[in-house]
Amino acid sequence: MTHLFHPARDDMRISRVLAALADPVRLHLVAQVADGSERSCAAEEWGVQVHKSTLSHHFRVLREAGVTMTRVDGRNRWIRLRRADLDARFPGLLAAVLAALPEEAAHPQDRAAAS
Amino acid sequence: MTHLFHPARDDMRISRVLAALADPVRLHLVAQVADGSERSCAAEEWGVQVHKSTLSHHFRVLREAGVTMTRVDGRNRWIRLRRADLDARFPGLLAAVLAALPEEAAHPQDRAAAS
DNA sequence: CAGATCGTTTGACAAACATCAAACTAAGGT
DNA sequence: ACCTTAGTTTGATGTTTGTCAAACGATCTG
Repeated sequence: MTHLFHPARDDMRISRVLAALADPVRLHLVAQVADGSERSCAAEEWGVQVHKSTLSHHFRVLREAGVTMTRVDGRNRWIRLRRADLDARFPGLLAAVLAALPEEAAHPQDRAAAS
Repeated sequence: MTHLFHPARDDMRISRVLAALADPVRLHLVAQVADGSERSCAAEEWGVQVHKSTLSHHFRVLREAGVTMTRVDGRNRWIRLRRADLDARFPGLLAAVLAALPEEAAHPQDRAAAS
């Protein structure tokens, strides 16, 4: 598959972007490239304790939602934030989420709820 | 149950809030009270085609995430946005999401993905 | 109290999701 | 050619989620 799907800026859907961001692991991944840097898919580069196929899955969710851009280069893939597109399409969203991340990182991962 | 759980402002978690907002139905509900108004839980008041128990479930998710406040008054419950708390805790988040809602509403609800 | 109203809770069910492991594809390197 | 490296795809598994329906609880009204 040499063609990776990326939604056009105008095809991004807010509910989809929110769903992509509503996962602690993916939120952590986004934080790693928040500075505009690029990173390969190697698990060591992201400081996360999941299997590489799981990581691959998360990158796909982020990419298909329009949050990240995946560039193919030889046998590596380089991932970066689509900050300009996100800022144009949903002004303020990314900034608000990124601002909340340091605090989020302090918590252990939890998917459970209290009543 | 006379005590409904509402997270304190500082206990709100961004991943939880994002998860609460990452649903087309709940996004629609939030849009209805975006102007600061209060609304009872009656399905007719929200213009949504789900069973009342489903609606009750969504209100709980929103409340437990800290997005909405539910006030009990006799046999009615009045729901409103916790805008001040959200703005204080996650500045810009709500505004960014609300700004994207009119466009979101134009689309049919979809939870499925394309490859 | 009896009945109606408003909403929650519980149970059931299918779809979606996060995860891992193993198989696979593609691109280098030797 | 062969082996390694980088990442995806597929299958399996357990969890979570959205939904409805039916039962329940609580409050108001006659």
